[in-house]
Amino acid sequence: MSRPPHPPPGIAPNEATPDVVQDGNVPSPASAMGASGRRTSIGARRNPASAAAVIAAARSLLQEKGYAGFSIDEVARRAGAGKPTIYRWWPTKADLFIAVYQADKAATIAIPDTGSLARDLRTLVNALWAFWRTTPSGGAFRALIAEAQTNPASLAALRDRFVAQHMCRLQIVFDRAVERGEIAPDNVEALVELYFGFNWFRLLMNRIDDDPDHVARAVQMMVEGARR
Amino acid sequence: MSRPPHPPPGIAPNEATPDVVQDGNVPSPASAMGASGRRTSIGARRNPASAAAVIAAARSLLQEKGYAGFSIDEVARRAGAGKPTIYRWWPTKADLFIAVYQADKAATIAIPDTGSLARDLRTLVNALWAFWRTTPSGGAFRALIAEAQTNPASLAALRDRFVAQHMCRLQIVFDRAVERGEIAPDNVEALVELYFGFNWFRLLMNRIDDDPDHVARAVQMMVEGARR
Amino acid sequence: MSRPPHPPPGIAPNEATPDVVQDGNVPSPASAMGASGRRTSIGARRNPASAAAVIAAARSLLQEKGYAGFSIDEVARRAGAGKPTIYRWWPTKADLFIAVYQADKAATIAIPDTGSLARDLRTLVNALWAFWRTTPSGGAFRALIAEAQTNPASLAALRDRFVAQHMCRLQIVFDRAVERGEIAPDNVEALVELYFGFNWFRLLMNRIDDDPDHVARAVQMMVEGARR
Amino acid sequence: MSRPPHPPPGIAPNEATPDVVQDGNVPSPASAMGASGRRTSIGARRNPASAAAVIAAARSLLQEKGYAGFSIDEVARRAGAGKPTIYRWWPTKADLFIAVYQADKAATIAIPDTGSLARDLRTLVNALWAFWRTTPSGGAFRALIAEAQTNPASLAALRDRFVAQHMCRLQIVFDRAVERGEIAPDNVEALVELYFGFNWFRLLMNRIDDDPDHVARAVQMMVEGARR
DNA sequence: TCCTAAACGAGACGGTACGTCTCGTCTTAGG
DNA sequence: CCTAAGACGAGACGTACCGTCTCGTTTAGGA
Repeated sequence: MSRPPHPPPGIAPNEATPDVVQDGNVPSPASAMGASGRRTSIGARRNPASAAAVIAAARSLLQEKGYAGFSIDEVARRAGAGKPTIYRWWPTKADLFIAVYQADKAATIAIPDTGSLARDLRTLVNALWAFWRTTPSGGAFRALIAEAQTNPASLAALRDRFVAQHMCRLQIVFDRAVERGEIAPDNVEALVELYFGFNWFRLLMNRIDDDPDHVARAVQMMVEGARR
Repeated sequence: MSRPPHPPPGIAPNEATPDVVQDGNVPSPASAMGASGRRTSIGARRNPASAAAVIAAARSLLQEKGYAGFSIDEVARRAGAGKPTIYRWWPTKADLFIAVYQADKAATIAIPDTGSLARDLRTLVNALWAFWRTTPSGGAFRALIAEAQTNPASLAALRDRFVAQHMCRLQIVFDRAVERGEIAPDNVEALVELYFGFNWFRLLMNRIDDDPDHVARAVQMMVEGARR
Repeated sequence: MSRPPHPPPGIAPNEATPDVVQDGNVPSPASAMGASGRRTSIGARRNPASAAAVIAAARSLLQEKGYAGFSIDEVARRAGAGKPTIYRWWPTKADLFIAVYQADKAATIAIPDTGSLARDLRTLVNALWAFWRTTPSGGAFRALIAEAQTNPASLAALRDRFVAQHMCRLQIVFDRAVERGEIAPDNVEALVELYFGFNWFRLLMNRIDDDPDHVARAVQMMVEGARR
Repeated sequence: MSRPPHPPPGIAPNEATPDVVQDGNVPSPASAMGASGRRTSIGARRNPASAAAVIAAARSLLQEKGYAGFSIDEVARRAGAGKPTIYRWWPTKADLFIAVYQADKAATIAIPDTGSLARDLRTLVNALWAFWRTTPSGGAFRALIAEAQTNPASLAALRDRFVAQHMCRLQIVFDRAVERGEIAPDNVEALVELYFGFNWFRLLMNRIDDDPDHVARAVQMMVEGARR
């Protein structure tokens, strides 16, 4: 009688999406549909080709126009998808941004283990900035942060699904450093915030240019400060 | 022959506005206009009452609805002002946000001089967060950052008119610390970035709750790291 | 990929609209929408209820305020319609005026056949002026002519879609007169212009008052002049 | 205490203006002001240079852009005049259009006296159309008619100050024809309407191209019809 | 010689309409 | 029951123009 739940149970957008595009070679909209040029329903379940086409369109749009030129209408147009299809699976722009961001995660930053926290962090920062610069993910993340300022739900998504997850991945680096005695365990929490803040600040100011010396100095300061 | 520059020389929006509302008691729209209820031109020059009414309307709107519910239309409606009047003096939303932010600057954070960089920074952070929490300025600043992601002009305004200016004000604190030998001069630049990043991260995550211990620890880390 | 044509093929505004409202009793905006008070999409095709509501709103607005007080914004407001809906189907004000004019065509002037050109024309002029006086169509037509002075597209619409069409309907009257030998065939073209000019002049001067004797004299002159 | 009367007594716009520009060579805006490039008050009376500049600007604007692109703002801009100066002397757009029209009157159509009404009218129509085609007056008149549809005051101005005046000048032609026995006196009134209607229709449809044969036929019909 | 009056340019003001864009919802027709 | 398609109401966007107002300047003419 009423509208179906949104999203349908068991197909959480943030879980299903990676399955679609995780394979590394993100399908282009053209390749995602059959030869007819018209992609149609495959029955009462999600069409992976549609999801891929939407993600790919959002990716390219973010890369070309940035957050400013991004709109659901344009994504639907490029993807050859209906808007309800998009809203069904990514009820919020934030969800779509997250999906775009995670579509690049396959080629993502490996957690380094160089035996030195400073070296690890330098490696991470440089890899992260290069990732942001060379993929649509930088734009996606800027968009996600901006979007989070307009919508509490988006903020929650950013905080709980994204930052928290990223923090978990970082945790291993800091745990190793604690074990090596490089930093005090009580400082880890604040160190993480400094680390995030530094990266966000640069991203939001559009200053993620490659500047190894400057990065090295900032990292060195963080590590030194957390020593004891 | 052509249209005059926008804004006219000598009446830079970000400079003239504070004069209007800097006196601490921001006039309400109602009080900003005469008894007639209709505010009109005062000749071929800016009407301070209009400027004040627009700023006040933008302030209250930002406070009530946040960045999401903010629109120039609504500001014009509340201020009893015409939209061209707003665009004349604040060509960009960012300009308006900056004006709103700076309207609270009167009650702003005094640069402390406690003889210790850590104490100075703790004082500053706590004052800044309280400022963000208790005035519309927190919302204004979040809005400004978000807006800067949609518009290169806004980003330039944020970077060149705002962050740069704020950095200048901070410089004195760090200069004193350098003179006292607390930190190495070469570290100042990176330290400023860590400081900004930490505050921005908390603001954008809407976590500027009062947590003196945590703040103290982060500040301590920054200072320690910059020592040598 | 690109935006669809505007308007979509097969739904020419000036053809589809009459079907909606031709039934004589123009539905009011209220009756044009369901009980919910909110009119929404009926799928990927034109909603006749919306079209009817827009026409009705434009009619009443023209009747109340005339061409001066007419605006798309106000039409949208009264019709409870979105502006893009109006622009989608009536890209030009002229299109809307034509639609309003033709909405009254149901009660329109029957082509008379009295056996005498002078009697036919007298009947036509009196019926036309009464039509202009007693329906919003007089205002709509004045508006259309005025609009045509501001916009080449509107002028083309007036000339090609309207005057030409009206001339066709008149042709039959003159053809009969030619067959009866009342007028020379070579004079028909100029006679039509005199006839149109006479009516337009009176309408634009707002002097379509009922004055049968005066009309009779003018008609008589035209017919006499075209005799040989 | 209150605003001065508008316009000041004794300087009716439609009377004073011709005096300024009637001399045939309409001064350009540049020549209308002194060498300084800035035209200022010449005391508590009308500045003819300003009036001339405004008329000239309106003329050229109408010629370049037509009624569509005409605005008081643009006239003021081109004339280097203040908007209140314009509104002071031409309270209505219609007044300004009339002034522009009459600025060309110097080179206006001479009343012919060929001894034949048909020849007189042919001469008049051809001269009028040429006048409309080759000067800004055609545009001015179209604008005046269009403007009259938005404003009863403009309509009154068109009817009482303009059409009536023009009719007076024509009267002499018809009076001569009556004296010659070419037409019946009772037909003059209707004949004038046919004559006006024919010209207006062609002007408003932007079809005042030179077509002597067609004009001759229409004129012949009018004269024949008015014979008796 | 001063003073009052009025026109001048300039341009800001509150409005309002423009035509376009995006939003998120809704309904279809077809697989 | 999903899909592409696209219409829908809503309303913000930034611009143009409207007609009014006040400014400070300039000049003329009466006291």
